Amino acid sequence: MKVEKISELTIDRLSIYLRCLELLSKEGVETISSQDLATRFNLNSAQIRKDLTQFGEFGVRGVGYAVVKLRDCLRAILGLEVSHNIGIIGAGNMGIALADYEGFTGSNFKAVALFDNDQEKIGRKTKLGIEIYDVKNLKDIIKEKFIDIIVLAVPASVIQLVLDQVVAAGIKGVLSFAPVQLQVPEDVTVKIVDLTISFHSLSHALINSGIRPNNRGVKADEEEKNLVVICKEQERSS
Amino acid sequence: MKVEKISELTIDRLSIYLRCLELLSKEGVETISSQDLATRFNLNSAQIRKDLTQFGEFGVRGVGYAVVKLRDCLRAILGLEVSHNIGIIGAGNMGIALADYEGFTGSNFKAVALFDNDQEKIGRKTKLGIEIYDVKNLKDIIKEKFIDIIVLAVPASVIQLVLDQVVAAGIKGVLSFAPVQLQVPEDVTVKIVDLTISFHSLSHALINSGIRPNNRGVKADEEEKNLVVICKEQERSS
DNA sequence: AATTGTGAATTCCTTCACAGCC
DNA sequence: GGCTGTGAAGGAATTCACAATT
Repeated sequence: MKVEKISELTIDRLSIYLRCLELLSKEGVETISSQDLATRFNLNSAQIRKDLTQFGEFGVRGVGYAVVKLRDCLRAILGLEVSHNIGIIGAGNMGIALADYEGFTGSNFKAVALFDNDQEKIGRKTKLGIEIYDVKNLKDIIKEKFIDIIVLAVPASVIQLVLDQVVAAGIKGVLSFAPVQLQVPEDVTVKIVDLTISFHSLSHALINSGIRPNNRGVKADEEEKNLVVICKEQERSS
Repeated sequence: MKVEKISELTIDRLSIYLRCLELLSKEGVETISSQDLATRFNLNSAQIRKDLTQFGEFGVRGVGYAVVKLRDCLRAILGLEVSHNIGIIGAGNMGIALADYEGFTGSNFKAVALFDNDQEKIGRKTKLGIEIYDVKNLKDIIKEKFIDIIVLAVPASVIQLVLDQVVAAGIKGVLSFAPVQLQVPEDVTVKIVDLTISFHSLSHALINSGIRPNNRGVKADEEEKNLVVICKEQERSS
Protein backbone atom coordinates (compact mmCIF):
# COMPACT_ATOMS: atom_id res chain seq x y z
CA MET A 1 0.00 0.00 0.00
CA LYS A 2 1.22 3.45 -0.90
CA VAL A 3 1.44 5.75 2.09
CA GLU A 4 1.56 8.98 0.12
CA LYS A 5 1.56 12.15 2.12
CA ILE A 6 -1.97 13.47 2.17
CA SER A 7 -2.29 17.18 1.71
CA GLU A 8 -4.03 19.47 4.13
CA LEU A 9 -6.16 20.76 1.28
CA THR A 10 -7.48 17.28 0.65
CA ILE A 11 -8.38 16.82 4.30
CA ASP A 12 -10.21 20.12 4.37
CA ARG A 13 -12.21 19.10 1.34
CA LEU A 14 -13.09 15.76 2.88
CA SER A 15 -14.73 17.73 5.65
CA ILE A 16 -16.78 19.58 3.08
CA TYR A 17 -17.75 16.40 1.28
CA LEU A 18 -18.76 14.86 4.59
CA ARG A 19 -20.99 17.78 5.44
CA CYS A 20 -22.84 17.34 2.17
CA LEU A 21 -23.12 13.59 2.61
CA GLU A 22 -24.63 14.04 6.07
CA LEU A 23 -27.26 16.20 4.42
CA LEU A 24 -27.88 13.79 1.56
CA SER A 25 -28.20 10.83 3.88
CA LYS A 26 -30.79 12.71 5.92
CA GLU A 27 -32.67 13.42 2.71
CA GLY A 28 -32.66 9.71 2.01
CA VAL A 29 -30.52 9.95 -1.11
CA GLU A 30 -28.83 6.58 -1.54
CA THR A 31 -26.35 7.17 -4.31
CA ILE A 32 -24.51 10.19 -5.68
CA SER A 33 -22.04 10.70 -8.49
CA SER A 34 -18.91 12.79 -8.17
CA GLN A 35 -20.35 15.06 -10.82
CA ASP A 36 -23.48 15.71 -8.73
CA LEU A 37 -21.38 16.41 -5.66
CA ALA A 38 -19.12 18.70 -7.66
CA THR A 39 -21.90 20.94 -8.88
CA ARG A 40 -23.17 21.38 -5.32
CA PHE A 41 -19.95 23.25 -4.53
CA ASN A 42 -17.80 24.87 -7.13
CA LEU A 43 -15.53 21.90 -7.44
CA ASN A 44 -14.25 19.66 -10.13
CA SER A 45 -15.57 16.10 -10.15
CA ALA A 46 -12.12 14.71 -10.90
CA GLN A 47 -10.83 16.40 -7.79
CA ILE A 48 -13.42 14.71 -5.63
CA ARG A 49 -12.52 11.34 -7.10
CA LYS A 50 -8.81 11.99 -6.68
CA ASP A 51 -9.31 13.03 -3.08
CA LEU A 52 -11.34 9.94 -2.28
CA THR A 53 -9.15 7.39 -4.01
CA GLN A 54 -6.27 8.40 -1.79
CA PHE A 55 -8.02 6.49 0.95
CA GLY A 56 -9.48 3.60 -1.00
CA GLU A 57 -11.91 2.82 -3.79
CA PHE A 58 -15.31 3.83 -2.50
CA GLY A 59 -17.27 4.16 -5.71
CA VAL A 60 -18.97 1.87 -8.18
CA ARG A 61 -18.29 2.54 -11.84
CA GLY A 62 -21.37 3.41 -13.76
CA VAL A 63 -23.28 4.03 -10.55
CA GLY A 64 -21.55 6.46 -8.21
CA TYR A 65 -20.98 6.47 -4.47
CA ALA A 66 -23.25 4.94 -1.85
CA VAL A 67 -24.04 7.95 0.32
CA VAL A 68 -24.19 6.27 3.74
CA LYS A 69 -21.14 4.15 3.13
CA LEU A 70 -19.05 7.06 1.91
CA ARG A 71 -20.24 9.16 4.82
CA ASP A 72 -19.09 6.51 7.27
CA CYS A 73 -15.75 6.17 5.54
CA LEU A 74 -15.15 9.91 5.67
CA ARG A 75 -16.10 9.95 9.32
CA ALA A 76 -13.54 7.23 9.94
CA ILE A 77 -10.83 9.00 7.96
CA LEU A 78 -11.45 12.24 9.83
CA GLY A 79 -11.37 10.52 13.20
CA LEU A 80 -14.98 11.24 13.93
CA GLU A 81 -15.92 7.78 15.11
CA VAL A 82 -14.68 8.70 18.55
CA SER A 83 -15.92 11.83 20.25
CA HIS A 84 -13.61 14.69 21.12
CA ASN A 85 -13.68 16.66 24.31
CA ILE A 86 -12.55 20.24 24.02
CA GLY A 87 -11.03 22.45 26.68
CA ILE A 88 -10.97 26.19 26.12
CA ILE A 89 -8.35 28.37 27.73
CA GLY A 90 -9.34 31.98 28.25
CA ALA A 91 -12.81 32.66 29.61
CA GLY A 92 -13.19 36.00 27.87
CA ASN A 93 -16.01 36.81 25.48
CA MET A 94 -14.56 34.61 22.78
CA GLY A 95 -13.85 31.63 25.03
CA ILE A 96 -17.30 31.66 26.55
CA ALA A 97 -18.98 32.10 23.17
CA LEU A 98 -17.09 29.10 21.87
CA ALA A 99 -17.92 27.00 24.90
CA ASP A 100 -21.61 27.51 24.20
CA TYR A 101 -21.14 27.41 20.42
CA GLU A 102 -24.20 25.85 18.82
CA GLY A 103 -22.06 24.47 15.99
CA PHE A 104 -20.97 21.70 18.36
CA THR A 105 -24.47 20.34 18.90
CA GLY A 106 -25.06 17.34 16.74
CA SER A 107 -21.35 16.87 16.19
CA ASN A 108 -19.09 14.71 18.28
CA PHE A 109 -17.09 17.66 19.48
CA LYS A 110 -18.03 18.85 22.90
CA ALA A 111 -16.69 21.70 24.98
CA VAL A 112 -16.26 20.31 28.48
CA ALA A 113 -14.18 22.87 30.36
CA LEU A 114 -13.06 26.49 30.36
CA PHE A 115 -9.83 27.65 31.97
CA ASP A 116 -8.73 31.04 33.21
CA ASN A 117 -6.39 32.54 35.78
CA ASP A 118 -8.79 35.27 36.90
CA GLN A 119 -9.98 34.25 40.39
CA GLU A 120 -13.18 36.21 39.77
CA LYS A 121 -14.14 33.88 36.95
CA ILE A 122 -13.03 30.55 38.36
CA GLY A 123 -15.92 28.42 39.56
CA ARG A 124 -18.51 30.16 37.44
CA LYS A 125 -20.41 28.39 34.71
CA THR A 126 -21.57 29.34 31.23
CA LYS A 127 -25.24 29.40 30.32
CA LEU A 128 -24.92 25.86 29.04
CA GLY A 129 -23.28 24.82 32.29
CA ILE A 130 -19.62 24.59 31.34
CA GLU A 131 -17.46 25.34 34.36
CA ILE A 132 -14.47 27.67 34.48
CA TYR A 133 -11.45 26.07 36.10
CA ASP A 134 -8.17 27.46 37.35
CA VAL A 135 -5.61 27.06 34.62
CA LYS A 136 -3.25 25.81 37.33
CA ASN A 137 -5.23 22.60 37.34
CA LEU A 138 -5.03 22.23 33.58
CA LYS A 139 -3.24 18.90 33.54
CA ASP A 140 -5.54 17.28 36.07
CA ILE A 141 -8.77 18.45 34.46
CA ILE A 142 -7.53 17.36 31.03
CA LYS A 143 -7.10 13.83 32.38
CA GLU A 144 -10.27 13.88 34.43
CA LYS A 145 -12.42 15.06 31.51
CA PHE A 146 -10.60 13.18 28.75
CA ILE A 147 -9.85 16.38 26.89
CA ASP A 148 -7.95 15.81 23.65
CA ILE A 149 -8.28 19.20 21.95
CA ILE A 150 -7.46 22.57 23.48
CA VAL A 151 -8.68 25.88 22.11
CA LEU A 152 -6.60 28.93 22.94
CA ALA A 153 -8.63 32.11 23.33
CA VAL A 154 -6.08 34.08 25.32
CA PRO A 155 -4.27 37.34 24.51
CA ALA A 156 -1.38 37.02 22.08
CA SER A 157 1.05 38.24 24.71
CA VAL A 158 0.75 35.12 26.85
CA ILE A 159 -0.20 32.53 24.29
CA GLN A 160 3.15 30.78 23.86
CA LEU A 161 3.45 30.45 27.62
CA VAL A 162 0.01 28.91 27.85
CA LEU A 163 0.67 26.68 24.89
CA ASP A 164 3.81 25.31 26.53
CA GLN A 165 1.72 24.23 29.50
CA VAL A 166 -0.82 22.65 27.18
CA VAL A 167 1.89 20.70 25.39
CA ALA A 168 3.40 19.66 28.71
CA ALA A 169 0.01 18.28 29.67
CA GLY A 170 0.19 15.92 26.71
CA ILE A 171 -2.28 17.59 24.33
CA LYS A 172 -1.61 16.93 20.63
CA GLY A 173 -4.28 19.08 18.97
CA VAL A 174 -4.63 22.85 19.44
CA LEU A 175 -6.77 25.52 17.85
CA SER A 176 -5.63 29.10 18.35
CA PHE A 177 -7.42 32.36 17.73
CA ALA A 178 -4.41 34.58 18.29
CA PRO A 179 -2.68 35.88 15.17
CA VAL A 180 0.73 34.70 16.33
CA GLN A 181 3.29 32.18 15.11
CA LEU A 182 3.58 29.37 17.66
CA GLN A 183 6.32 26.91 18.52
CA VAL A 184 5.39 23.29 19.21
CA PRO A 185 7.04 19.88 19.01
CA GLU A 186 6.57 17.96 15.77
CA ASP A 187 3.89 15.66 17.09
CA VAL A 188 1.58 18.50 18.11
CA THR A 189 -0.80 19.98 15.53
CA VAL A 190 -1.75 23.62 15.82
CA LYS A 191 -4.44 25.23 13.71
CA ILE A 192 -4.63 29.00 13.71
CA VAL A 193 -7.85 30.82 12.96
CA ASP A 194 -6.52 34.22 12.04
CA LEU A 195 -9.33 36.73 11.88
CA THR A 196 -6.89 39.56 11.21
CA ILE A 197 -5.87 37.97 7.92
CA SER A 198 -9.52 37.47 6.99
CA PHE A 199 -10.37 41.10 7.65
CA HIS A 200 -7.27 42.36 5.87
CA SER A 201 -8.12 40.20 2.92
CA LEU A 202 -11.65 41.61 2.85
CA SER A 203 -10.27 45.10 3.11
CA HIS A 204 -8.00 44.46 0.16
CA ALA A 205 -10.91 43.12 -1.87
CA LEU A 206 -12.97 46.22 -1.08
CA ILE A 207 -10.19 48.52 -2.18
CA ASN A 208 -9.72 46.57 -5.37
CA SER A 209 -13.32 46.50 -6.36
CA GLY A 210 -13.30 50.26 -6.20
CA ILE A 211 -15.65 50.45 -3.27
CA ARG A 212 -14.50 52.82 -0.64
CA PRO A 213 -16.10 52.68 2.77
CA ASN A 214 -18.79 55.35 2.70
CA ASN A 215 -19.25 54.61 -1.01
CA ARG A 216 -17.17 57.36 -2.41
CA GLY A 217 -16.87 55.27 -5.51
CA VAL A 218 -13.33 55.03 -6.81
CA LYS A 219 -13.00 53.48 -10.24
CA ALA A 220 -11.98 49.85 -10.07
CA ASP A 221 -9.40 49.56 -12.84
CA GLU A 222 -7.40 52.48 -11.60
CA GLU A 223 -7.09 51.25 -8.09
CA GLU A 224 -4.21 48.78 -7.97
CA LYS A 225 -2.30 51.12 -10.23
CA ASN A 226 -2.81 54.01 -7.83
CA LEU A 227 -1.55 52.00 -4.92
CA VAL A 228 1.60 51.09 -6.69
CA VAL A 229 2.12 54.68 -7.65
CA ILE A 230 1.67 55.76 -4.05
CA CYS A 231 4.24 53.24 -2.95
CA LYS A 232 6.68 54.02 -5.72
CA GLU A 233 6.45 57.68 -4.85
CA GLN A 234 7.16 56.97 -1.23
CA GLU A 235 10.06 54.88 -2.34
CA ARG A 236 11.55 57.71 -4.29
CA SER A 237 10.94 60.30 -1.63
CA SER A 238 12.75 58.36 1.08
CA MET B 1 2.19 48.20 -16.13
CA LYS B 2 1.34 44.55 -15.79
CA VAL B 3 -1.95 43.94 -14.03
CA GLU B 4 -1.27 40.30 -13.15
CA LYS B 5 -3.86 38.60 -11.05
CA ILE B 6 -2.68 38.60 -7.47
CA SER B 7 -3.25 35.38 -5.61
CA GLU B 8 -5.16 35.14 -2.38
CA LEU B 9 -2.17 33.40 -0.83
CA THR B 10 -0.02 36.41 -1.53
CA ILE B 11 -2.53 38.76 0.06
CA ASP B 12 -2.73 36.60 3.17
CA ARG B 13 1.03 36.66 3.48
CA LEU B 14 1.13 40.45 3.08
CA SER B 15 -1.03 40.59 6.17
CA ILE B 16 1.52 38.48 8.02
CA TYR B 17 4.42 40.61 6.82
CA LEU B 18 2.57 43.72 7.88
CA ARG B 19 2.03 42.35 11.37
CA CYS B 20 5.74 41.79 11.75
CA LEU B 21 6.59 45.20 10.36
CA GLU B 22 4.24 46.88 12.84
CA LEU B 23 6.20 45.13 15.56
CA LEU B 24 9.59 46.02 14.12
CA SER B 25 8.64 49.65 13.68
CA LYS B 26 7.57 49.81 17.31
CA GLU B 27 10.92 48.31 18.29
CA GLY B 28 12.56 51.09 16.34
CA VAL B 29 14.15 48.82 13.75
CA GLU B 30 14.73 50.90 10.65
CA THR B 31 15.75 48.39 8.05
CA ILE B 32 15.19 44.68 7.53
CA SER B 33 16.29 42.21 4.89
CA SER B 34 13.97 39.65 3.35
CA GLN B 35 16.20 36.98 4.86
CA ASP B 36 15.69 38.36 8.37
CA LEU B 37 11.94 38.54 7.86
CA ALA B 38 11.91 35.02 6.48
CA THR B 39 13.60 33.47 9.49
CA ARG B 40 11.13 35.16 11.84
CA PHE B 41 8.37 33.03 10.27
CA ASN B 42 8.98 29.82 8.45
CA LEU B 43 9.11 31.42 5.05
CA ASN B 44 11.42 31.63 2.13
CA SER B 45 13.11 34.97 1.55
CA ALA B 46 12.56 34.70 -2.20
CA GLN B 47 8.85 34.34 -1.58
CA ILE B 48 8.73 37.53 0.42
CA ARG B 49 10.55 39.39 -2.33
CA LYS B 50 8.31 37.88 -5.01
CA ASP B 51 5.20 38.82 -3.07
CA LEU B 52 6.36 42.39 -2.58
CA THR B 53 7.57 43.04 -6.11
CA GLN B 54 4.09 42.31 -7.41
CA PHE B 55 3.17 45.73 -6.03
CA GLY B 56 6.32 47.70 -6.73
CA GLU B 57 10.00 47.83 -5.86
CA PHE B 58 10.16 48.61 -2.18
CA GLY B 59 13.67 47.48 -1.34
CA VAL B 60 17.16 48.81 -1.69
CA ARG B 61 19.72 46.37 -3.04
CA GLY B 62 22.52 45.73 -0.63
CA VAL B 63 20.50 47.24 2.20
CA GLY B 64 17.04 45.73 2.58
CA TYR B 65 13.64 47.25 3.20
CA ALA B 66 12.92 50.43 5.15
CA VAL B 67 10.57 49.15 7.85
CA VAL B 68 8.27 52.16 8.17
CA LYS B 69 8.01 52.71 4.45
CA LEU B 70 7.24 49.09 3.71
CA ARG B 71 4.71 49.03 6.53
CA ASP B 72 2.91 52.01 5.04
CA CYS B 73 2.94 50.47 1.59
CA LEU B 74 1.48 47.23 2.87
CA ARG B 75 -1.19 49.17 4.73
CA ALA B 76 -2.05 50.93 1.50
CA ILE B 77 -2.15 47.71 -0.51
CA LEU B 78 -4.40 46.06 2.07
CA GLY B 79 -6.73 49.03 2.15
CA LEU B 80 -5.91 49.91 5.73
CA GLU B 81 -5.43 53.61 5.23
CA VAL B 82 -9.13 54.08 5.59
CA SER B 83 -10.90 52.65 8.59
CA HIS B 84 -13.55 49.99 8.24
CA ASN B 85 -16.78 49.88 10.15
CA ILE B 86 -18.15 46.45 10.82
CA GLY B 87 -21.74 45.41 11.37
CA ILE B 88 -22.43 42.03 12.92
CA ILE B 89 -25.66 40.19 12.22
CA GLY B 90 -26.72 37.75 14.91
CA ALA B 91 -26.47 38.91 18.52
CA GLY B 92 -25.85 35.44 19.91
CA ASN B 93 -22.79 34.51 21.97
CA MET B 94 -20.56 34.61 18.92
CA GLY B 95 -21.85 37.91 17.58
CA ILE B 96 -21.54 39.66 20.90
CA ALA B 97 -18.08 38.22 21.54
CA LEU B 98 -16.96 39.50 18.17
CA ALA B 99 -18.46 42.93 18.75
CA ASP B 100 -16.32 43.30 21.85
CA TYR B 101 -13.36 41.47 20.32
CA GLU B 102 -10.14 42.94 21.67
CA GLY B 103 -8.36 42.07 18.43
CA PHE B 104 -9.99 45.15 16.91
CA THR B 105 -8.42 47.59 19.32
CA GLY B 106 -5.42 49.25 17.78
CA SER B 107 -6.54 48.24 14.31
CA ASN B 108 -8.67 50.33 12.03
CA PHE B 109 -11.48 47.83 12.10
CA LYS B 110 -14.27 48.75 14.40
CA ALA B 111 -17.49 46.96 15.23
CA VAL B 112 -20.18 49.64 15.23
CA ALA B 113 -23.47 47.76 15.25
CA LEU B 114 -25.10 44.44 16.03
CA PHE B 115 -28.28 43.24 14.33
CA ASP B 116 -30.86 40.70 15.38
CA ASN B 117 -34.53 39.96 14.88
CA ASP B 118 -35.19 38.96 18.49
CA GLN B 119 -37.24 41.82 20.00
CA GLU B 120 -35.85 40.90 23.43
CA LYS B 121 -32.35 41.77 22.31
CA ILE B 122 -33.02 44.85 20.21
CA GLY B 123 -32.03 48.07 21.95
CA ARG B 124 -29.60 46.42 24.34
CA LYS B 125 -25.91 47.17 24.28
CA THR B 126 -22.76 45.08 24.72
CA LYS B 127 -20.32 45.75 27.54
CA LEU B 128 -18.34 47.98 25.23
CA GLY B 129 -21.49 49.85 24.29
CA ILE B 130 -22.32 48.47 20.86
CA GLU B 131 -26.04 48.60 20.29
CA ILE B 132 -28.23 45.84 18.94
CA TYR B 133 -30.49 47.01 16.12
CA ASP B 134 -33.46 45.45 14.42
CA VAL B 135 -32.24 43.69 11.32
CA LYS B 136 -35.23 45.28 9.54
CA ASN B 137 -33.33 48.56 9.68
CA LEU B 138 -30.19 47.02 8.25
CA LYS B 139 -29.97 49.20 5.18
CA ASP B 140 -30.52 52.44 7.05
CA ILE B 141 -28.05 51.70 9.82
CA ILE B 142 -25.43 50.61 7.29
CA LYS B 143 -25.69 54.02 5.65
CA GLU B 144 -25.93 55.91 8.91
CA LYS B 145 -22.87 54.24 10.43
CA PHE B 146 -20.83 53.93 7.22
CA ILE B 147 -20.61 50.15 7.58
CA ASP B 148 -18.61 48.53 4.78
CA ILE B 149 -18.08 45.02 6.18
CA ILE B 150 -20.75 42.71 7.52
CA VAL B 151 -20.05 39.69 9.71
CA LEU B 152 -22.64 36.93 9.65
CA ALA B 153 -23.00 35.11 12.96
CA VAL B 154 -26.44 33.65 12.35
CA PRO B 155 -27.59 30.02 12.14
CA ALA B 156 -26.79 28.24 8.89
CA SER B 157 -30.48 27.74 8.19
CA VAL B 158 -31.17 31.43 7.58
CA ILE B 159 -27.80 32.64 6.42
CA GLN B 160 -28.45 32.85 2.68
CA LEU B 161 -31.63 34.81 3.35
CA VAL B 162 -29.78 37.26 5.56
CA LEU B 163 -26.92 37.50 3.10
CA ASP B 164 -29.31 38.44 0.32
CA GLN B 165 -30.51 41.39 2.38
CA VAL B 166 -26.92 42.37 3.10
CA VAL B 167 -26.08 42.31 -0.60
CA ALA B 168 -29.24 44.26 -1.39
CA ALA B 169 -28.04 46.90 1.06
CA GLY B 170 -24.94 47.38 -1.06
CA ILE B 171 -22.33 45.65 1.10
CA LYS B 172 -19.35 44.23 -0.82
CA GLY B 173 -17.40 42.49 1.93
CA VAL B 174 -18.77 39.71 4.13
CA LEU B 175 -17.27 37.39 6.72
CA SER B 176 -19.31 34.34 7.60
CA PHE B 177 -18.95 31.90 10.47
CA ALA B 178 -21.48 29.41 9.17
CA PRO B 179 -20.08 26.34 7.45
CA VAL B 180 -22.24 26.82 4.39
CA GLN B 181 -21.66 27.54 0.71
CA LEU B 182 -23.05 30.98 -0.12
CA GLN B 183 -24.29 32.57 -3.33
CA VAL B 184 -23.33 36.17 -4.08
CA PRO B 185 -22.90 38.41 -7.11
CA GLU B 186 -19.39 38.61 -8.56
CA ASP B 187 -18.56 41.95 -7.03
CA VAL B 188 -19.20 40.79 -3.47
CA THR B 189 -16.41 39.08 -1.54
CA VAL B 190 -17.31 36.48 1.06
CA LYS B 191 -14.79 34.99 3.45
CA ILE B 192 -15.86 31.93 5.39
CA VAL B 193 -14.30 31.06 8.73
CA ASP B 194 -15.19 27.41 8.96
CA LEU B 195 -14.52 26.09 12.43
CA THR B 196 -15.93 22.70 11.52
CA ILE B 197 -13.19 22.16 8.99
CA SER B 198 -10.58 23.23 11.53
CA PHE B 199 -11.85 20.79 14.13
CA HIS B 200 -12.17 17.97 11.61
CA SER B 201 -8.66 18.63 10.47
CA LEU B 202 -7.41 18.48 14.05
CA SER B 203 -9.33 15.30 14.61
CA HIS B 204 -7.71 13.77 11.56
CA ALA B 205 -4.29 14.80 12.78
CA LEU B 206 -4.93 13.21 16.18
CA ILE B 207 -6.01 9.95 14.61
CA ASN B 208 -2.96 9.92 12.40
CA SER B 209 -0.46 10.58 15.10
CA GLY B 210 -1.80 7.54 16.87
CA ILE B 211 -3.21 9.49 19.77
CA ARG B 212 -6.67 8.41 20.69
CA PRO B 213 -8.74 10.60 22.97
CA ASN B 214 -8.27 9.16 26.43
CA ASN B 215 -4.75 8.15 25.34
CA ARG B 216 -5.41 4.57 24.46
CA GLY B 217 -2.36 4.77 22.28
CA VAL B 218 -2.87 3.27 18.84
CA LYS B 219 0.29 2.79 16.86
CA ALA B 220 0.83 5.58 14.36
CA ASP B 221 2.06 3.77 11.28
CA GLU B 222 -0.76 1.31 11.30
CA GLU B 223 -3.45 3.91 11.50
CA GLU B 224 -4.08 5.17 7.98
CA LYS B 225 -3.76 1.62 6.77
CA ASN B 226 -6.44 0.45 9.20
CA LEU B 227 -8.81 3.13 8.06
CA VAL B 228 -8.51 2.12 4.47
CA VAL B 229 -9.06 -1.47 5.41
CA ILE B 230 -12.19 -0.54 7.33
CA CYS B 231 -13.50 1.33 4.33
CA LYS B 232 -12.57 -1.34 1.84
CA GLU B 233 -14.32 -3.92 3.96
CA GLN B 234 -17.46 -1.83 4.12
CA GLU B 235 -17.27 -1.46 0.40
CA ARG B 236 -17.20 -5.18 -0.14
CA SER B 237 -19.96 -5.88 2.32
CA SER B 238 -22.42 -3.54 0.68
C1' DA C 1 -24.81 3.98 -20.74
C1' DA C 2 -22.92 5.85 -17.02
C1' DT C 3 -19.46 6.75 -13.89
C1' DT C 4 -15.29 5.63 -11.54
C1' DG C 5 -10.18 5.65 -11.12
C1' DT C 6 -6.06 7.48 -13.07
C1' DG C 7 -1.99 8.74 -16.26
C1' DA C 8 -1.00 12.86 -18.72
C1' DA C 9 -1.42 17.72 -19.31
C1' DT C 10 -1.95 21.93 -17.29
C1' DT C 11 -1.95 25.47 -14.13
C1' DC C 12 -0.46 27.48 -10.05
C1' DC C 13 2.90 28.20 -6.35
C1' DT C 14 7.43 27.98 -4.37
C1' DT C 15 12.28 27.88 -4.41
C1' DC C 16 16.74 28.32 -6.57
C1' DA C 17 20.36 30.86 -8.24
C1' DC C 18 22.32 34.70 -10.05
C1' DA C 19 22.52 39.21 -12.61
C1' DG C 20 22.06 43.89 -11.25
C1' DC C 21 22.51 47.46 -8.05
C1' DC C 22 23.75 50.03 -3.89
C1' DG D 1 29.89 42.61 0.28
C1' DG D 2 25.29 42.29 0.76
C1' DC D 3 20.77 42.28 -0.68
C1' DT D 4 17.06 42.95 -4.04
C1' DG D 5 14.46 41.63 -8.10
C1' DT D 6 13.64 37.98 -11.29
C1' DG D 7 14.07 34.30 -15.03
C1' DA D 8 14.26 29.58 -14.80
C1' DA D 9 13.67 25.26 -12.44
C1' DG D 10 11.16 22.47 -9.53
C1' DG D 11 7.16 20.93 -7.04
C1' DA D 12 2.33 20.74 -5.86
C1' DA D 13 -2.41 20.92 -6.91
C1' DT D 14 -5.92 20.84 -10.28
C1' DT D 15 -8.11 19.52 -14.41
C1' DC D 16 -8.48 16.87 -18.62
C1' DA D 17 -9.62 12.93 -20.99
C1' DC D 18 -10.10 8.23 -21.43
C1' DA D 19 -9.55 3.26 -20.35
C1' DA D 20 -11.69 0.20 -17.12
C1' DT D 21 -15.73 -1.41 -15.00
C1' DT D 22 -20.44 -2.37 -13.68
